[in-house]
Amino acid sequence: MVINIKLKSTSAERVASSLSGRGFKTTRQRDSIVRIFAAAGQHLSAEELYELVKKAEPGIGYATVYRTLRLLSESGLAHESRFEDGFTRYELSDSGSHHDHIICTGCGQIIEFENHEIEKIQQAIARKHHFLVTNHKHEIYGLCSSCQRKPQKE
Amino acid sequence: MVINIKLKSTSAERVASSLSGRGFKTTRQRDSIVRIFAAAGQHLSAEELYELVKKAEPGIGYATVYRTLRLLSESGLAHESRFEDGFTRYELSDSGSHHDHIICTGCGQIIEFENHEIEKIQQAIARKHHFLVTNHKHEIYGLCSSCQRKPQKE
DNA sequence: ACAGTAATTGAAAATGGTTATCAATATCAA
DNA sequence: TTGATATTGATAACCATTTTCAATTACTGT
Ligand SMILES: [Mn+2]
Ligand SMILES: [Mn+2]
Ligand SMILES: [Zn+2]
Ligand SMILES: [Zn+2]
Repeated sequence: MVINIKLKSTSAERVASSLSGRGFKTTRQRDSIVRIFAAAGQHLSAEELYELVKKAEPGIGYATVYRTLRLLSESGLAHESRFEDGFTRYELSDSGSHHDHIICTGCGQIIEFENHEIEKIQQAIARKHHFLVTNHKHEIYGLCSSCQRKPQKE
Repeated sequence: MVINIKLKSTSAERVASSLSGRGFKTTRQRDSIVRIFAAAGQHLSAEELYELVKKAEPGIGYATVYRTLRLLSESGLAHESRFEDGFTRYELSDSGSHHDHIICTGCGQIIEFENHEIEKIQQAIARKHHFLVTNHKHEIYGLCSSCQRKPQKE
């Protein structure tokens, strides 16, 4: 009888091993940042992540968080978005899956969507203009159901 | 016999009268900025417009160009976009017509497109998530036909 | 385990696009 | 023309992000 132990690697572990596989050094700071980033959910700004990491790693430097986020982004392990709130937000990239965003301008809530039909039309439009598409950004701004009920800032 | 003289008001004139109609004062600087903006074509950055205006109005201040662009934007007379080149770009708004953009990352060329089908799907997606859409941004990045042939920056 | 070397770190300064401040000047209604 | 108010230009401030640099740390080979 074979005991099948499934070793499910977490996002944090995948990212960490991917980094060391690319020749980057493993450091306590980097590990903390990646682990907390993976656990915290999506669309974090550098500042937000810095605040979270500081709890586990009080001496962490601001620059280190920025540097790590940029490193992840340039390595393709994270994806950055600039919505309309003034700073860059990051999310770990689920391999191969692209998605776009609906953003509530009332509470900041972000919903993700994928639509194959839109992507197809998009390709057709690009082709008509003889463009080779490398990436795109499709953001829908509005109010979520709960913010539609609340009074808006005057 | 009636001689029909068609008084076609230019974009610049429409914007200027719209501003004074809203109670803003008419100034030489504002007039120059609007006139040159209207004549220069689309998607200008504040810096680019400043450089153009300086030729006609050598004493113009940087802040005045920024202020006027913001004024136009807040009055709905201009529309601002933040593409991925780091600064805000403006274009005079053709009343009522929305469009999105295809941007060449090689040469900066910007092509505009409208697609009713995409807008419809977008609304359906928002409705499914109980969102009230206020605006959206759809940008396609890639290489134009001419930049596909040229060697890329390494 | 140890040394050598190159990468990484944290603090602080720098950067760069944009906005605020403020005294001087210009606009416009009365 | 006058006077209240808006606008201007120079400059400083703002603020997210990047750079700098000396000190520390991680890895490679021994
Ligand atoms: Mn997302
Ligand atoms: Mn446009
Ligand atoms: Zn909301
Ligand atoms: Zn091009």
